[in-house]
Amino acid sequence: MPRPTIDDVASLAGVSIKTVSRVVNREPNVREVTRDKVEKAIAELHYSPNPSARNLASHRARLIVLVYDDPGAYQAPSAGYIINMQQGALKACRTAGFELLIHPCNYRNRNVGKDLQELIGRVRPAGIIVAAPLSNMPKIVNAIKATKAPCVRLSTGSGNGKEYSVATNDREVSAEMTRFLASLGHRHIAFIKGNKRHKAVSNRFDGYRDGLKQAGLEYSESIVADGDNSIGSGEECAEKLLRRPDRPTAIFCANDDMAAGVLRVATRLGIDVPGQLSIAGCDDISLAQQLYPALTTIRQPLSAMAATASLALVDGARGNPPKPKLETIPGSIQVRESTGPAPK
Amino acid sequence: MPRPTIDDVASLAGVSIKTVSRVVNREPNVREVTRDKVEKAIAELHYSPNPSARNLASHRARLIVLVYDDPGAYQAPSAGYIINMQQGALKACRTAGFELLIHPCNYRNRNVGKDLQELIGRVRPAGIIVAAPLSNMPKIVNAIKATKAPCVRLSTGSGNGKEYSVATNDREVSAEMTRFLASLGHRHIAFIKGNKRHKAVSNRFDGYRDGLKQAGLEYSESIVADGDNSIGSGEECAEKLLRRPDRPTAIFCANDDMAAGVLRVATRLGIDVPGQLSIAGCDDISLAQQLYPALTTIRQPLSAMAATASLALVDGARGNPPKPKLETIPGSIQVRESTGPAPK
DNA sequence: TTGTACGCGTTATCAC
DNA sequence: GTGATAACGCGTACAA
Repeated sequence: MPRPTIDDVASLAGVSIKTVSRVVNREPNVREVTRDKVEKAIAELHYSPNPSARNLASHRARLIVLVYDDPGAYQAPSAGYIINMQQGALKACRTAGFELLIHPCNYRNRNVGKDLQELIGRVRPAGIIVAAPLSNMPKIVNAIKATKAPCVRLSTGSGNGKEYSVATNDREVSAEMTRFLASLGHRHIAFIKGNKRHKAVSNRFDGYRDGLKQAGLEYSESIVADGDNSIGSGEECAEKLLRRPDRPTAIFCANDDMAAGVLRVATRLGIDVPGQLSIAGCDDISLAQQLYPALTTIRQPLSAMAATASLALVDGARGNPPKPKLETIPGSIQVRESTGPAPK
Repeated sequence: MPRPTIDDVASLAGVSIKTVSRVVNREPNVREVTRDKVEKAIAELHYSPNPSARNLASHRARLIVLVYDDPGAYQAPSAGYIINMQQGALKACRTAGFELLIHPCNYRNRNVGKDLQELIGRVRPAGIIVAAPLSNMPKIVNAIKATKAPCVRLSTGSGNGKEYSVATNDREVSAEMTRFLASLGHRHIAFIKGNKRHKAVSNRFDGYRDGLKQAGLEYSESIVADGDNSIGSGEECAEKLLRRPDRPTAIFCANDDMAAGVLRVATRLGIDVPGQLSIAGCDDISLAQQLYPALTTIRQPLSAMAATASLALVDGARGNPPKPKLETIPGSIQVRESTGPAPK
């Protein structure tokens, strides 16, 4: 038995297909009784519209593309980061009846822009979500904008007032984490910076300085190190920092991977965590809980951010484009085992 | 400027649209010269077929659905596991001009079967890939089979000779790992079993026993523990195992998460790894390399498996369904820091 | 408020 | 080998 079509529904309900279409698409100008009749027919036949036919007729697919940096590549965000975003986007898409297409891509590749445009031209998605750090790269962003397809960028670091984008309050919550460390008695709090192309990550450094000031502590460039978001760079920075005569008693890292690197070095050097050294990260990737001791970190609401972005795109496809603004979803501190009172 | 259509190509090449269609779909019965003309026109116009129109007319989408257990749920496989599969499937899909739809689902949910059928009916994918442990659950598998959509199951544990499926040589490579541990001088090699619903995981236990026999070691039920694939269960089993008077000098776990749990307990108990205890896992999820010491494990070729499954589905959509067989892709041992010579 | 008729860009069935 | 022409299932001016 073939799937029921809109015609089947129409004849069963005794109306025209246009009316069915109106009901299905929640358009106005349908009488209550008519709507009920149609909905009953839909239920009876288990009708659901054919997406291909819809797309063909409307020139737009009920589909959202999630673009992010390829985890197979160098310096890529970790798997948990991606899975979280996917989850959020999927959840929002499902309740809206949209599908999610994932599109990891390597920004080091010459053809990323062209590939992206080709994809967009082919599938005609209702919208595109671009994750950090891709969301801050002109090459990527401009290529997408050229297609005129609706696009929401994640964690761009700062809004420009001209478009809708979604971010978290990195700076504020990083300041909060710094104050938290200070409240534990730490006075030498080091910081490991992350990838500079990732603006949201550099916001965390600003937050660190804010927190220092708020806690009445002095900023010292000598206990700030330059990482690149990878575990390896976390190890390198840790070795440098921990070899100093005035060794910091706490290290705050711009992401969890680097914090994991610091933890590795501490374990190797026989430095007790959190007894002699407190470590804090950012992102709350699943690794954070799997380490021993489990990492104190900042939970970035990636899932909620992706869901919010998806929703905005879905609404846009339905004729309600979001107002230009930077939507901020607050992160929160997760205190676990890697932080404790400062040693005497 | 709107996208070129098949009509544009046809008129530019001076042929009918049916001929263009033949060329695009690589059908026979087209003269060499005609084909060239058409291909030139296609190149000149940068033409690419509209997927929605194709799907509508052919009743099938150029799309593959990847179904796996929801990572948000209890006992779920880790993020790295999923990302790996996605990567493999995506790679194969891209070169074939197909898209990948991801569909995490929670098998504990009452409606998984119905939801799956609804999805399949809606998008009409060219095929479906079902990952373990879902691939071994009748509820899921039967629901998909009822739709008649082509389906390839991953890691079903054993082939039934009636269908095409893809797996790895869990048993053989687990035996190899056991022999490897034995070759390091270990004579008390414990094993932590995994989720029983995951057949491929239980194959590893069989491999363990094979390896023991091959190494001339005796099997003892007393140093085998029952885990459930989670980190927590790894910890529980480890505490039991490590408290025994005849403490094992090596613990081989049916997956990496449980091995991570064992490592946590060892660290907590002050047992040196690998000096006093060797630990080995299975799967080579990214966590394995991030731990300290990094985990010796078995690399499961998930990416290659997913790619192979995708390819089979794509071929099937093109009229070349794969022969019924269990396609086996070999795994390999990754020796890292968590294993070493047995203590005296 | 509701319906008619056409178009969307393919594939597929025939006839030539 | 090649080409009209009818589906495919839905959206949408436009008419009623």
